[in-house]
Amino acid sequence: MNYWLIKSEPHVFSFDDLLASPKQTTPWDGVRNYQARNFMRDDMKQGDKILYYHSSTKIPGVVGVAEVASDPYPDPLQFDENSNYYDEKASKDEPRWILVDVKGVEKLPRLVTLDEIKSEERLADMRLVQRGNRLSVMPVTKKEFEIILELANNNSP
DNA sequence: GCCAACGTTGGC
DNA sequence: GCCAACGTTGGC
Repeated sequence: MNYWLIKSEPHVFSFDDLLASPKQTTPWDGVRNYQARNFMRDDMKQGDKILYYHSSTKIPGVVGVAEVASDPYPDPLQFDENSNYYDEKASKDEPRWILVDVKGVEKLPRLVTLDEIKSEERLADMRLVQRGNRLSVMPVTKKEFEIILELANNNSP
């Protein structure tokens, strides 16, 4: 099993929004970065665990656990001329953007903040805290995943 | 709202 | 195929 972290801006689509979705599941559409796409297309498997991260908000951090809930398939928005994510160079025969469905599993007992992650020595190698990182879909190690859950179950730092 | 970092685009 | 210009991300 692989482990991942995905970012979402909570004012656009929060973890609570995910939990409120039908079957707590939504297509992870709108990703328009090749590296992020490749992770979804090539490496994600149903049942993989995901850390759900809120970005561009007052206190960024990991709020919940989700999981991969489908095989990879083409992002329908790339074919929708009215969407911001329309891509005129994509076709049904040769789709350019691939996604998976994401299902909300559980909200963490508390937010594990970016500050906290940065100050946790055992998480120093996380991609999230590497300089200049901007990926919205990235792998994490099993160990990193478990440390985040451990922090979430501890009292506030 | 600023701006550093980095990806993408397009002229050559 | 280089690289300057431009756009986007996302913390602060």
